[in-house]
Amino acid sequence: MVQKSKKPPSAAKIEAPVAPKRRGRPRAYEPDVALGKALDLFRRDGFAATSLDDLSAATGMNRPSLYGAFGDKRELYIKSYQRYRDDARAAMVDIFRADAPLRERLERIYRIALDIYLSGESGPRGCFTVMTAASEAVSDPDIRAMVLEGLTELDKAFGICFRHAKERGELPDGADPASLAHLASATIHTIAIRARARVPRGELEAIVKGAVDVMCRAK
Amino acid sequence: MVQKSKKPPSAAKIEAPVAPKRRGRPRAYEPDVALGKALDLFRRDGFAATSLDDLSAATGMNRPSLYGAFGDKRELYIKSYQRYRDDARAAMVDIFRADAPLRERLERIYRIALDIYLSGESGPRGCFTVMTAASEAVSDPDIRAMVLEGLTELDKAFGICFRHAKERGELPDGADPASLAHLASATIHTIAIRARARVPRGELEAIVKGAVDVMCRAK
DNA sequence: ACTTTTTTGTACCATTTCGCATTAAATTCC
DNA sequence: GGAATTTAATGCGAAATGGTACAAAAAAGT
Repeated sequence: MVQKSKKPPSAAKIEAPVAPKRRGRPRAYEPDVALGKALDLFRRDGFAATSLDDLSAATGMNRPSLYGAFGDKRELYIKSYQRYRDDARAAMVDIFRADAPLRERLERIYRIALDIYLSGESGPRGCFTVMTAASEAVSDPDIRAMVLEGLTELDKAFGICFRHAKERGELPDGADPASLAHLASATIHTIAIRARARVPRGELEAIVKGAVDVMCRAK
Repeated sequence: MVQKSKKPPSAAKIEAPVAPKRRGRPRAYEPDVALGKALDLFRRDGFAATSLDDLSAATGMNRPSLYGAFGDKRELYIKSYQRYRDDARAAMVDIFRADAPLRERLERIYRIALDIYLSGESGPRGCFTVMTAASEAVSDPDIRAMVLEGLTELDKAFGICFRHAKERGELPDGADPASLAHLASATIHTIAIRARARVPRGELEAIVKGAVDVMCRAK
């Protein structure tokens, strides 16, 4: 397998420290940006509707190079999804860790989520997990495992938020952090779906605001 | 267009009243059950991954018959989705109309939803809207319109529920029916997604229970 | 300069895909 | 029984698909 000077899989902004001194013909592409392009395509069209020709055109790599660098189509899909999850996690982890009031933390999380779901030149891109990975999850055990992992990861992160808030007295005693966490995740999911149907950002923000209100005052 | 004695598009259980007296060779299939099979396939695999051969095999109709009866692949997809929505609406409309306490109505709705999402021989089938239609919605305006319609229809139905409950004093004065409706829809959506990842029914029911608790006690 | 190594680029193959043209079958009307 | 009409069945064809073989190219090592 070709796996030598593997750069950090996500960030993609670190200059090659010195001369990598690779032996053969140098690559005409940067694996990280290529994977980003592939990710965009898969996210927009799903697995089946994205052809290797599309991927080749978008990444600038011809098919044999694609194959050599990332494996076959399914492997490329999985790597794209992995990359997506890494990026999404990186964008949210600071906020989840931050020591701020519950409402503020939720608002910031949802703002990030909306940014992720609504960006994209050819329309809103939605959430990879919700839109295409969940569809593949029925038939593909590996993808299913990743989806499950992503779902529970989000549940847990929200769960910590709410438990923390409850300890601080920001929530009434009767509040159940686990249920609230599921509702918070559900709000993420509903937003992802609606974004895909081109519901404008303002409406999505209104939905978020209403949900946050309920979750913060929850008894 | 071939559109003469169009039977009721959904129910499919009404015996042909008398002799329909069709002129040529009789059909070897029943359009309604064939559409049901097509629906199953599209729902499981999505638009792109479902081939006309698959559809032909599942419906028992060969391709030209399929084409003649339902139009091309996209039209068949749209008709399948329409059928799905009709069925889902039919399964829920009674409960939405029923005059029962809020909690009971919600519980019944979610039970139906779980039945729909979890049935299927080759794994849980999830929700057509959430799983495949929302993906097509970005690029296909017609499908997008249907998805939007479905989303707002559900929001509205839940909205009526909560407004009704509030009038009856089942909810505190500060409760906002619209926000609660969005949360109720979001719970539908999160369940559909998790079902697709094969989360067992027990867990989904627990999530529903927690959500219903929050929504019923909501201030 | 020559070999080695790694990547690129072209071309190809087998298969699948969608859609349709054409022929054969089954039924009603005359 | 024969014409008309509607459907079924076979199969074709052009295009697209995923994947790969093979030679040319570009770099480093010797």
